[in-house]
Amino acid sequence: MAAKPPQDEIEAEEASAAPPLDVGRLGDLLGFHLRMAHVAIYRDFADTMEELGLTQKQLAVMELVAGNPGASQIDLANTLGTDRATMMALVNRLAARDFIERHPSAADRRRQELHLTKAGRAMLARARKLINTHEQRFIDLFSADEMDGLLAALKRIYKGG
Amino acid sequence: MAAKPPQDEIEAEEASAAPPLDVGRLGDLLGFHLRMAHVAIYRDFADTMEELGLTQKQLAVMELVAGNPGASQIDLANTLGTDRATMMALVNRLAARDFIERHPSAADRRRQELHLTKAGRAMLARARKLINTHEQRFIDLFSADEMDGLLAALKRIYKGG
DNA sequence: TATTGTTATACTCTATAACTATA
DNA sequence: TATAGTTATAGAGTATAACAATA
Repeated sequence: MAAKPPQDEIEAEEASAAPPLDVGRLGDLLGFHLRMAHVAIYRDFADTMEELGLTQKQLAVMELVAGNPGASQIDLANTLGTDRATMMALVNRLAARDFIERHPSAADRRRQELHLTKAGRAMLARARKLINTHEQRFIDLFSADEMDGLLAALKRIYKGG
Repeated sequence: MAAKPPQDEIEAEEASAAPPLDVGRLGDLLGFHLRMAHVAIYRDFADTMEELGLTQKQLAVMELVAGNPGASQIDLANTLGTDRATMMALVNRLAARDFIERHPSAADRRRQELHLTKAGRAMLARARKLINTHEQRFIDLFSADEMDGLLAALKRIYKGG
């Protein structure tokens, strides 16, 4: 329902209801195009995952816990670039839905080791299938070389050259 | 304060305080890298504009109004991909700071034509200077050809093929 | 002292729904 | 009917500050 780009540009289709404004200087800003692209994918993700009720960030947390059993909230926060309080709220939502469990660490009793529950693993499996079709929509826009270049560029931005 | 990536990967630097987790399957997702890159630029933007108190979206609205005097909230919402209520809140904040004025349209009295105030134009001029230095940090990461390719790829994502 | 989890607080963003005025 | 603005509401994300327990 969200992205819904005009796949074929029908010339006969006169001025749509949405008059596109002149983006002016915005068009020169990397941040602007990055934000627009992010929003497009974010919405397609949200639409795709609507039936599961999982956001991009919630899925990221579940994938990280799945791949790093026993990770702490601080570990997740550092990896995803948020702070402790934000991650707390995120994990709380997932714990409330019984997807993630907290277990006190024996080695360091300040830490809570995070693990997926059985329900969490089942949800993740369902999510991965939906994600594949979601990703494919965007993969199809590019050749393999183009996609490699795009991913490399994005990594350079957030890993810092 | 935000992005702060390790510019040089010093081998002697032993395990930092932030243990990076295995991103696992996330690393294969375009949406994940796009989100991380967006967050990095978003934070650098926020840090850069802290003294002015302008967000990416607020600046986008001001640039659009500057380039399209008399545009309505609906026009802005359609261009930036949000809905009326979200744009209403955005414009309210800018109007409360006396950067934007609403004037009823003579042609269609349902519409409010938006214009920058004198203070808004002054703020935009200050913002543009700060944005240039912010953008330059990321432009420097790429060659001209690389940047062209990156922008083209991002546009393809949100304009849809 | 520093770190981890936690709680409280607040602001922003986002979206939906419903209402008013106008077309 | 449809559109533009508006208001109310709610959930999610984000960040800061403070505290307790532990290192």
